[in-house]
Amino acid sequence: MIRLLLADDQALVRGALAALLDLETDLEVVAQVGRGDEVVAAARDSGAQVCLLDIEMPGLNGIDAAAAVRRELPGVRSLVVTTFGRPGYVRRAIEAGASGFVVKDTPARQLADAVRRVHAGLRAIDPDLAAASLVDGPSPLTARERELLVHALDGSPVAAIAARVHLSEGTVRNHLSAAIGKTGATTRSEAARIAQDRGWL
Amino acid sequence: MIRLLLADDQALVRGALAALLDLETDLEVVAQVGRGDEVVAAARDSGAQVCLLDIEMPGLNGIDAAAAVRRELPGVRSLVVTTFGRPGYVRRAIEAGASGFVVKDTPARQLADAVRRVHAGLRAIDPDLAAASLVDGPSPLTARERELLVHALDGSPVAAIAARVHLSEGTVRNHLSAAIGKTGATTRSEAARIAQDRGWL
DNA sequence: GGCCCCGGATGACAGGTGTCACGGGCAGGT
DNA sequence: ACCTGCCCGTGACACCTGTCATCCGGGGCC
Repeated sequence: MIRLLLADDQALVRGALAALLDLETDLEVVAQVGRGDEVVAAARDSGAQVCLLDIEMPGLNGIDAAAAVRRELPGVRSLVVTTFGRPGYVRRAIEAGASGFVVKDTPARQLADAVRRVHAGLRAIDPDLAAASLVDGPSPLTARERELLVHALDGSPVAAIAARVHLSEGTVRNHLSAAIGKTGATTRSEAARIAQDRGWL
Repeated sequence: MIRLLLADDQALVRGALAALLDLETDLEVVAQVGRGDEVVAAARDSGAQVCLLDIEMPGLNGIDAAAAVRRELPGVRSLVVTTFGRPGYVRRAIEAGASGFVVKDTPARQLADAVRRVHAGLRAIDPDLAAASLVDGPSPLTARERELLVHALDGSPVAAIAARVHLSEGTVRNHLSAAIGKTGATTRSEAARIAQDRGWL
């Protein structure tokens, strides 16, 4: 019997996944949480062997949660399940110590198999995404550029971004100009969108 | 036995919801589709009585799909299930003829009850969202403003938007300026974000 | 030490953006 | 016939934005 922890911020999806996985005779959902920062404690208390982690979660995202599980509970394996198949996400998830990466539009029957593979010490990574993350290469962005792009995601004016990060307006424009160049964009909004699509943020 | 159709573009979520609802002894999932434009045909072929429709779907969104079901299959009721609890979505879903509106972070056990209520001819609408959609009021945007905001969502320059919709650059700026005023924003990006949050797009 | 990259900042310039005033045209009401 | 609202367009103006050159300081690294 494989003991599972589910982490997803949408209660309906979490409950539905639990129902789906409990149908398998060799799987058992022993814990459910809706926040990333509750994963480690719940996994320890429930004695979970595999954690299914959504990326988009309040408190702590799924990738950082996988890293925390790796650090705090070395015997427990993580399987990241996410809506967005962004190449950079795969890279970061694997670097964080996750054993698997599955997008939410894979067929439902394959999820249980992915769980079994991860529990057996194998990897379960979407092959298309693995390939895409290789051709893209790692993020070329510096820490500052990354930070400023996050703030530029919603289309804020440069002045607002500068105020939020306590930087000169000109400095913000310089960093964003660099990011625009590296992403091949022509606007900071476009650069932010591209970086987000690749999982660089 | 209530016959259900599930429409959600994420196969994993779709399959998981099917597993969840099939656990109920009085419910039966008789059809699953991943696109909005397949809903009517699948509902007709399967003899579904209630359709669970996600809003974000390729082909046709869940609200328009509800309208199509209303028009083509008057006896079939629709229940809109979505990730984003945007007030305008509720209004539009009800106007499109949906009988219910549920967000994806409601507890899993309440979903089956919502389905039963809808099947019985009652409404199942998230009370908080219903209240929010009343205080917000209907969208003040004209059709053009709405269209241009959609194109402004990704932060495209005015020139690109103008080219896409075959309008003068000045006209686009005028319409967007009006939209900025109506949303209380200061940038077209911000206006687009606000309008989207309220479900006006 | 010298080199390179990064962070931070300034100044200048071309081009993009938001606002306003104003014009015309077309439908729907009264 | 008149008014109102929406659509489309132009022109002008102040401001914002992206780019470039240039400077300084701090780490790594050979």
